[in-house]
Amino acid sequence: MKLDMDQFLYEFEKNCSKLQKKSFKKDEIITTYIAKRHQICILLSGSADLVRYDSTGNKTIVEHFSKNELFGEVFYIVATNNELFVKARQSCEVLFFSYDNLKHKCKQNCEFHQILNENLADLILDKVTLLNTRIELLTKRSIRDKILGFFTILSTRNFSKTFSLPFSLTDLADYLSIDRSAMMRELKYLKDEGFIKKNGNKITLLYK
Amino acid sequence: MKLDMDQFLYEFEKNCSKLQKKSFKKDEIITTYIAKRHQICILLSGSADLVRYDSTGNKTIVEHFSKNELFGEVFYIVATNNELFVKARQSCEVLFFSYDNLKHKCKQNCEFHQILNENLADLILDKVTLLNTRIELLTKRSIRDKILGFFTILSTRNFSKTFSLPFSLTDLADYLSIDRSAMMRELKYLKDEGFIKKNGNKITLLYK
DNA sequence: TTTTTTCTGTTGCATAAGCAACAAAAACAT
DNA sequence: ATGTTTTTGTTGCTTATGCAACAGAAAAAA
Repeated sequence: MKLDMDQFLYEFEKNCSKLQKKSFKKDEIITTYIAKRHQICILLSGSADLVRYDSTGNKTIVEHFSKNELFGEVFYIVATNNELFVKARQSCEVLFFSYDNLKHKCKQNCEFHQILNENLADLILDKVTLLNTRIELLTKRSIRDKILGFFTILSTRNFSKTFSLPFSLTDLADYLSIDRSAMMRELKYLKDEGFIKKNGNKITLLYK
Repeated sequence: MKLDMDQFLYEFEKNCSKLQKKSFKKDEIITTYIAKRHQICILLSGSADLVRYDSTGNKTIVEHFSKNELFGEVFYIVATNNELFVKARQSCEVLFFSYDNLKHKCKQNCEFHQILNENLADLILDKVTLLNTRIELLTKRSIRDKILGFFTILSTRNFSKTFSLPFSLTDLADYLSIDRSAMMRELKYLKDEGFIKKNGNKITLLYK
């Protein structure tokens, strides 16, 4: 059975005390990735960013999360001494639980743990797909290839040569890990050379 | 219970007919990522590469796999029209099964499916960690930061300022998605400026 | 409304990093 | 042992891309 998150949550709220649901306002810290042993979070509504401060104090937005995405320390056991935390972009609702707990202790007790457990692999798989997609784009060697790779994916998903960007150009540059102004310049070249058309956040692919 | 892969396989080989185990010689194609609906593979021994040929015919090694790593079409539902396949680097043993099958059909039937199913989330989580690590490195903006980031991770894992590289410098450049000669140049600078020491594939960090 | 903040768009300049090409060393195969 | 392939190491040249700095548009807040 495929997990219907909304349905699940409705049932969960009435019955289960082990999982925690919390609300956050814009800019509040949802969780840090230090010493929260095997915590998993599901973003139920709103959006949030995974933010890193490295040893020199530079801030990076590592990931953006939106509805039904997973995050938490389990996913990010990277051996660096950076500060990592998740911060709300807008008002958020978040479901917290312990992965270890879910897997080993509460199995027999709670029906909702059961359902979640059964569907956890699916949820994580979605995440793997997102990560693989990003790696596919990041490994492209030029800004042009990164942009076109991203546009191709959006176009295919939309069954259309025309689509709108899911986030701002500033965020896109960040997602592709390139300089924003360099990206804007490349976008201009792509327009001038007739590869794409763009007005507002609507893009149309003109090739192939 | 944590999955002991070797123990599991020993039992599996005697008892279960649903999962398939196959052997491959160097350079043989293990699987393609087209129309193998929801296939998962576990590499039991040897090593293999995920190879991509894009529309212009360029070859890229997308991922390297080694013992106990997962791969397969489930993980890589990216909307591009590239050819993707996994090729043995050396002699390999690979376990094949269908994710859908595992989750929905064989649950009650086979004890070994059970065990595998219970531990699948863990195995996938390991993969998520690997992917996150790679993204962390790929998003760094300079070759220097990528190299030092990678070295820091190895150093931390090894509990030592000295460690050996897990693969060749050629492969490292590929993993970090940078030009090999540019990487060699940067390594030289790092040596000259006293950040690292290097002989053979042994690296020592000299800072902090 | 007005003010403030964020996002978009553009450009000049400097340089990091890609590319090409080669030779020596090491690893592998015959 | 000898040839073959892969890896390492290096360097000159070129350019793609990062950086800084700015102004106008759009969005958010007051």
